Amino acid sequence: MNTEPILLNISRHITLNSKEQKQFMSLLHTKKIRKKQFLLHENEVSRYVAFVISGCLRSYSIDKNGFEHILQFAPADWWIADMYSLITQQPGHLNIDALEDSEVLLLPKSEQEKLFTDIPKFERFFRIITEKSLIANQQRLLDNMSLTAEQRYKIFCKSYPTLIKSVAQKQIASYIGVTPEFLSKLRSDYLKAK
Amino acid sequence: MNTEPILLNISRHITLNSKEQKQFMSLLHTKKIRKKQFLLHENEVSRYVAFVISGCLRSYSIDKNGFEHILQFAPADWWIADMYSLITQQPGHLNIDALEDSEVLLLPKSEQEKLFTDIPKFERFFRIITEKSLIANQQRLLDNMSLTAEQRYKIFCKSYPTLIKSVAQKQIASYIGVTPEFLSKLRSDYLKAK
DNA sequence: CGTCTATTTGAATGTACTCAAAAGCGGTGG
DNA sequence: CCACCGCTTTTGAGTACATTCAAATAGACG
Repeated sequence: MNTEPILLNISRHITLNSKEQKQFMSLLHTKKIRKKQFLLHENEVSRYVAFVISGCLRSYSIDKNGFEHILQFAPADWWIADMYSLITQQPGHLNIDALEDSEVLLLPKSEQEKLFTDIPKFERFFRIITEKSLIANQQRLLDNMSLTAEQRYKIFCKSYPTLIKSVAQKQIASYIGVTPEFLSKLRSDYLKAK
Repeated sequence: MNTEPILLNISRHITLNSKEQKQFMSLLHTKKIRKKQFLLHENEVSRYVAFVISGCLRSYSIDKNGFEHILQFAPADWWIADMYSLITQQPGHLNIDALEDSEVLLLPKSEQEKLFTDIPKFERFFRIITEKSLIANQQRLLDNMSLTAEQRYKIFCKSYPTLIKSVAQKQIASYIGVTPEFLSKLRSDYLKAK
């Protein structure tokens, strides 16, 4: 498995010397996750933050009626975790599984904490990517409150053109917050309009 | 103005010695904001993160139809900012104004950045509160996707019992994502059911 | 192939919105 | 201190966006 992508990812926000790079890499576990296999089940305590090397994962919750609601897609070069469970070390409400055969690098929470102290640059790195997640999440929340399903779908298409091609429509419906049937109707209306 | 609350707030996550406390306090500006006055307008570049000493602020966006959507309430002891604008230093989409006469402490972004380098504990502090914001935001997003307006209102009442009493119903409607008229109906149905 | 799941299509329904008007409430000035 | 003004809240009727349930079709995978 080519593990360099994670160093490239990190280098977007902080600069590591080669010793720090080696130290960091030594903390990671590699893992292959086949399609439909789980990295985390709800009610488990999350012990890792994951970086996706290849494939695509998703995090989602299941409501009282059994419907899935996708919080995040994580294709290659993305980080994914159940932040609530990881930080509180309480059982979480999220599931994380693979939408296709995938390879991930796992950073244990305990090692992450040591990193923050040993190499403060890592605290900076995770601060920055957490800030970016927060900004994206806030925008998505406002979009959910102010836009119609059709507008949210169009924004999704623009924002994630790659995912549109590789991810089932059902999954996209679950991300933008509509039923698969309704997304199907939106799309057929949209095509007719042209 | 009593400025100790901010030190108490910070001490929940990091420990500062008295020199660090003084250094930090020297960076802050105090500001009084009367009800309906703005701390930040949309299309401005945000230069401060604010901590609320007294009163209550809110951040919100205005959609194409002129409707407000509240992203955050910030009563005493809360931090508030337009994270997008603050971090990117681009014009933002959020307004921040006061729901009642308020007092805030402002930390300039430039000083915050210096703090991160000079006293890495502050980088830790802001990492932690950003993580907490992210977790709360993710839960709110999932709630918006999976719950009815009535369920969201009940959760709001439980989560923010103080705000229910001090904030106009219209503002709460705008936070949970319904029209004021509909929230009024929800509440009257709820009372009748008893 | 055959099976399982995803997608499409349609009809009936429901949750929440729009528009309108009345009632309530709070602040301000005379 | 009362009267008025503006804004919030309530109430109602009609509407719209999105869901539910059902069934048909299409696609993916072994």
